[in-house]
Amino acid sequence: MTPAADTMVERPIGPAAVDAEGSGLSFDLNCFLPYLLNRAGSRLASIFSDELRRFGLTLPKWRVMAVLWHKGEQRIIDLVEETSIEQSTLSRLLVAMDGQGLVSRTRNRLDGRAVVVTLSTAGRALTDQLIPLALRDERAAQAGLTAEEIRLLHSMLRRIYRNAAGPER
Amino acid sequence: MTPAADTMVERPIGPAAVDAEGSGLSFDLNCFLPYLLNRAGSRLASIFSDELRRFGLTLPKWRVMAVLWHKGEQRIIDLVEETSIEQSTLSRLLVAMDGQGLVSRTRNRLDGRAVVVTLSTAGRALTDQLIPLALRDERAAQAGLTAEEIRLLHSMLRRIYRNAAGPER
DNA sequence: CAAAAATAAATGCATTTGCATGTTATGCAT
DNA sequence: ATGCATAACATGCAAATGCATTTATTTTTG
Repeated sequence: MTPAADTMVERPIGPAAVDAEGSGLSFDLNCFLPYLLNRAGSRLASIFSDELRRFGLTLPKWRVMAVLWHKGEQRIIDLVEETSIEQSTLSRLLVAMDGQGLVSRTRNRLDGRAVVVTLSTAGRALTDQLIPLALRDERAAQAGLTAEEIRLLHSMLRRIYRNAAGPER
Repeated sequence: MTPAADTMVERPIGPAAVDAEGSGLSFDLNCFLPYLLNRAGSRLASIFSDELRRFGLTLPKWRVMAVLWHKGEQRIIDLVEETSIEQSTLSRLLVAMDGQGLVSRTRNRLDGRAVVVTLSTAGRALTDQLIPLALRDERAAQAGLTAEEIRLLHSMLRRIYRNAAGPER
């Protein structure tokens, strides 16, 4: 329908676009929380991911290590919850990490179904090395924010996480 | 004023874990911005992803559509920036979306290297349908936050995005 | 203007991912 | 106990992803 300008550069045209059909639909990505959230998260992830590469690690592996470092040995299903990594993906990731000597997997005595994942000594040592780098990147990302703002930010992110129901849906 | 706190953040909450090996390393995931950011982002993504499935869409496809809806036709390289999707992945994703009739790809007249991606009429109509759902989920996620807090949150997320340098590094 | 450097996409290929399903081990009700 | 529903993982397999490289097209240089 749009006359000329097929692949032309309609640049200046207004943002906060309004639907042509007359529904008056308004949608500004720059004010859309999921967008802002993922954009910021992706960048942070990308940066640290680059640093991890020379340690023979990937972001998912680091996430697993960080959780185990912080919370101690966990069942795979718990790690799924903590890391947001899909179960089958995590299952195989852990086999690889076990092969790398980063973690060990043992069948739970009390519940024969569960596998308990533990950070190995080497894994812990490596995590000890990585944490300072992670914290440095975090500080860089937070530059310009006051301690009070950062606290509020954390609080809001936790709140959003809770609002987005976990189990059901 | 700051007590002997190296990389500490001293949240009111929990006594951030302390390494047993005596390194004194402290690291609390629950106060680690990248973790909180990705955790919240993953959940929101997961929720909307489920809704998208019955439209034959995926999250990456929705992101492309949302950007095109909001900013108009874009080159692939620009979409890489806007969506945080890797270039080769995006290249192939767009072929698929073209096949679905969601977008059209045309060689740029002014620069023979670039491909200009445009949201098709059908793609726009579908996006019009999706936007209300996306906004509904966003509102649900923000429940309990004041308008002022949300504004600050957006501002901080944009700041973090900028702090995490884009191209160089 | 020719050659070199840089851009924008597309492609090859190995790896990772995710959904559906299979396997084994518990929990529960009868 | 026995049988059935569930829970925790593992696996098969197709699709998605990412890195390195290639191809085509500007831009920049000498």
